[in-house]
Amino acid sequence: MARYTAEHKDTTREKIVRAAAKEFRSKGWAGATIPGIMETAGLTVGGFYKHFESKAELFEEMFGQTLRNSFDRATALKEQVPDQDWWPAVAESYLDPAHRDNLRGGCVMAALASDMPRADRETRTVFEKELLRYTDQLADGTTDTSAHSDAWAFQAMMLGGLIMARGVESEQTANEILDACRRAIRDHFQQEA
Amino acid sequence: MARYTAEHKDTTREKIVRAAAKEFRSKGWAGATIPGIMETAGLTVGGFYKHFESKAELFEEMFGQTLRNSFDRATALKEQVPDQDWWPAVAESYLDPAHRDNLRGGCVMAALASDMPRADRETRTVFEKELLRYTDQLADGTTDTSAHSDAWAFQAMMLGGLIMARGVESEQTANEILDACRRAIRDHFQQEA
DNA sequence: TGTACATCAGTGAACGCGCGTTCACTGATGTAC
DNA sequence: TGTACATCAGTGAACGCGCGTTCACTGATGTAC
Repeated sequence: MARYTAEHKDTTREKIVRAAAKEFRSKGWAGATIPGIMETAGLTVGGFYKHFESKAELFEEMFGQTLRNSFDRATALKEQVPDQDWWPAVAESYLDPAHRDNLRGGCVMAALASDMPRADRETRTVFEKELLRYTDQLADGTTDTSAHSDAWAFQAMMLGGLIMARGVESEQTANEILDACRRAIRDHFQQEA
Repeated sequence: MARYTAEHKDTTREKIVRAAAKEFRSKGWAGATIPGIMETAGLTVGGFYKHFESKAELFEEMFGQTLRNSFDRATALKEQVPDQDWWPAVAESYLDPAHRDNLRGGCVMAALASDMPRADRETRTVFEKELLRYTDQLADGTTDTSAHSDAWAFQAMMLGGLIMARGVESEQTANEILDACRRAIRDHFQQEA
């Protein structure tokens, strides 16, 4: 019935979402444009609305999908180190100068977090859902309240540290911030996971 | 020589900066507009360029000034509590639901942090300068490296905690995040200042 | 003191631009027969 | 198998809108004399 198979359309949709992830992270909600995203995806503007109803809908899908991928990658680290080193290992890679310098490809939460209070209900709900899921995993699936509490504090320090390091002008100060947060996580969260 | 005294012009300029602080924090860099800011200040668009060269210049001045005020208020708390309770006291007021709900009037860093990597060099330099000054004060003016390191980690947890709490949809999750960060600060940073 | 003039903070309409979105169209492919 | 037709993902020009910025103007005040 269709010119292309459903699979082809899904592939294009995914191409748009991946292009959007790059554009939104590097330029922000308002700085990223639909013409720009479509160009990055190797397409032209007009086709956009064959895939999404609006810029907001694309943002929501991009945000949820990219956030989930990034949390899943952190969770996967668990298999590669002794249990008590898991959180510090996550912090090592998250609070790394290479990640700091990779705004376009890095953590979508850090790139767009301060726009969340201004986002629509759907996007905020997706954000909360993914955060809760990741926090449960960090707390190792237990319902232990203090493990959950630690998991929140751990995430807060990682997020705040990366955002501050990305915001300051000098690389020296940025490194100082990353070092300080990695150290605090080693000191305070090593045995807790 | 002038129609009004220099003092009058300075007063108007300050009115614009204060209006800009509200508008930028609640709507973000792109969401806040010059017509909107001037209206909030009780003026009309056209006069804006008698005071600032561009939106970016206003942003820079607003950001530096508002950041400094907010850090100074945190520093002033030191006189009101025993030394070892200072950091937790700062955290109590920063990680408070009332502050979380006061985007328009609250911490300018939390409201705009993830736009910093995309800001111009001047703004990032101002951001760094104020952050360094505040960090020195948190570390109590010493050059003790570990006090500075703790001060960075402390700030990172506060910033990340507030931003996450503001981003999630449900108030319950938001409170959980704030509680967790306040608790972690009490547990890990109480004796260090 | 009184008056004519110069100043310039503030006004509000207008400008060009790029945005999100719409729309008439195209043309490669799947389907019907 | 071959062929005419229907489909619809993708194109690219166009739309209205609100933005940052400009500009000719106003009118209350300070200054000169």
